[in-house]
Amino acid sequence: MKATLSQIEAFYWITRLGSFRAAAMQLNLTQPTVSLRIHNLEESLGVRLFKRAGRKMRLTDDGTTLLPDVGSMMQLAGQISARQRLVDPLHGRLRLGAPASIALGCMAELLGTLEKRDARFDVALTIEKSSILQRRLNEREIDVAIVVEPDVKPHVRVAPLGIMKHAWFASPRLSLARRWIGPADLMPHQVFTQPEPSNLMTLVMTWFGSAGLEPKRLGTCDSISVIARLTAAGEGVSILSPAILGTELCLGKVEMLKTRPTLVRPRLYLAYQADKVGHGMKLVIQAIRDCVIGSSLLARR
Amino acid sequence: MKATLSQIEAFYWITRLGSFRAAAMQLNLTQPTVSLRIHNLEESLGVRLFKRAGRKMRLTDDGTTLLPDVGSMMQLAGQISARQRLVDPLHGRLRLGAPASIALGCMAELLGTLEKRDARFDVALTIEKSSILQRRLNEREIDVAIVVEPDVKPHVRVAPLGIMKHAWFASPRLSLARRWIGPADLMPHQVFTQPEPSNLMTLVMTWFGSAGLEPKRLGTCDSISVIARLTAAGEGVSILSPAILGTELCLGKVEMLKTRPTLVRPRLYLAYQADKVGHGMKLVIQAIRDCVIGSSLLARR
DNA sequence: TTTCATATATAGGGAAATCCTATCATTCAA
DNA sequence: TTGAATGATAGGATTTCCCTATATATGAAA
Repeated sequence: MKATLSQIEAFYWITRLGSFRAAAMQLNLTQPTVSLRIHNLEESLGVRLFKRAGRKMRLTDDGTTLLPDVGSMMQLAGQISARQRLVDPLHGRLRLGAPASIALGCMAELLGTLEKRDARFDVALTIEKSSILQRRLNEREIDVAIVVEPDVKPHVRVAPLGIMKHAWFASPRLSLARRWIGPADLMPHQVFTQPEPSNLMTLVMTWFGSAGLEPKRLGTCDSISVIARLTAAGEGVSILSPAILGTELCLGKVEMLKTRPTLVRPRLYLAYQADKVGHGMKLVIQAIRDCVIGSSLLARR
Repeated sequence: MKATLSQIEAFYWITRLGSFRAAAMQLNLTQPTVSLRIHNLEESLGVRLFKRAGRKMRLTDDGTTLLPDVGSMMQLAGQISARQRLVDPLHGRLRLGAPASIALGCMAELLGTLEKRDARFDVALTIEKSSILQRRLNEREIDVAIVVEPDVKPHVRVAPLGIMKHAWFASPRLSLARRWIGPADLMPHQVFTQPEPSNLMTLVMTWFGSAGLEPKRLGTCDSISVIARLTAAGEGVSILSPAILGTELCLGKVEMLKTRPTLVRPRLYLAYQADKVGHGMKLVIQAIRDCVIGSSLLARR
């Protein structure tokens, strides 16, 4: 077996921080994993590196001998992987925007994915409606954003992500899920959606309009998650993305309605500053793609 | 993703040897694997390191920039893993002994295993009968040997490996495999074994002796593999280890006989110089254990 | 040009390593 | 003696890694 960088890295941090646990924290690993790495390193070098001293570990002579070389190695490794960061326009801070409907469905996963792929940023999140995000992109106040049907200046590049999935949802107490539902069937119910101008409102009005109707009781709320809560509580019906109702759907607190006509399906896009494209941006874009596709935000093509 | 030592190593050897292929050879890998390592390295650094130049690859500017650091890194890695070799009593050369019956069954695998575990030695093989190996161990002319029932000086350490499996074998043309065979049944046949003193001869004589008989036609040959060949050719019957007849058994050129009484089963031991124990020796011992157990030399306990 | 030889890329499946959770063992301090 | 802190170990799930087979691209030879 051969020594690997991750083993050496574990050794380095243990000696710097004084304990296996602390090294594990530093490396975003668990303590057993660090133990294992050291075990394997000792195995491959054929030398014991630590000995127990009370409840701490102390370096053996062989371990101490190794120390300077390990230090140089970590420094070199740092140099090698840090080099491109100097020229990466997106270094340090990532200003990321998304509409609430998207953010609720996949933002947690997205941040986790970036972390896991060692794309560390100080993230500045902007959760706003697409129209506002678009304006802030145009004014270069955001690096990347997920938006619906954008119309942006030339310095902002746009790439399609897919077609969003939406549906009408209602509490099972309203007993609406068993049969096909049309605009006339929802007329007696309180409808919740976001205030104008918003994609959700457009969706609602278009759907009712297709039957020449308008919803009779139309409530608005600018927070998607509050709309979801109200719907689950049986206070009304709403158009939402299934992705943000994962828990409620599993628990049976809301039901997806089978509606006719079908809802218009808005297109989802990725928009980003052209002059910030570099390694960091590519990582972010790929992570967003993976997470959006991995979520249930999109209609299967 | 993070750069790993193996990626850097691949990069290093490509630049030194001028092609992916040559680097793959050097590293005992296949060319696609080297391609993949470079691909991942480029991915994790966010930089292209090679560009096509005709059917060769040429370093990009970014690749060239990386070169000195990679060189230092390889040198450090070499230092770190070479350090313990200076104090390892078993460095460079491994004088290894085994009886032919064992060597035929597992020596090829053993050398492969050592290679795979990065335990590189100039191997000096001694294929001799156990009694001779034992003498050469006592005279410190061999570092490690696999032997049967050893009796050695104190500077040679001994550890049990298991109980050897043996059986009578014959060509199917002799039609001996269908029923239980006793000493009387083999009396009319030519028996091949090794000349005195040898474990095989003892096995043969003990087996016949248990019925108060002696083989009538007893041929001897000091090469186990020749005995195997003669047996497969139908020239006689012999006691052998199934491990060295793998191919012939598969092809149906020899058959294992069901014999009564059961053959005596000799114990197999590992013997090695006590003053050569270090990391290298431990690797060798473990490799021998793994290979002997992995072969069909031993009776299942 | 066509064909062959050389060099790298890609796909996919199987083997091996890696890592995590849960649990245990030891030490030290309250 | 108990509780808190530190490592070790076991088992299982995931991920990575590497190989075979095949495709692509280039240059040389027929």
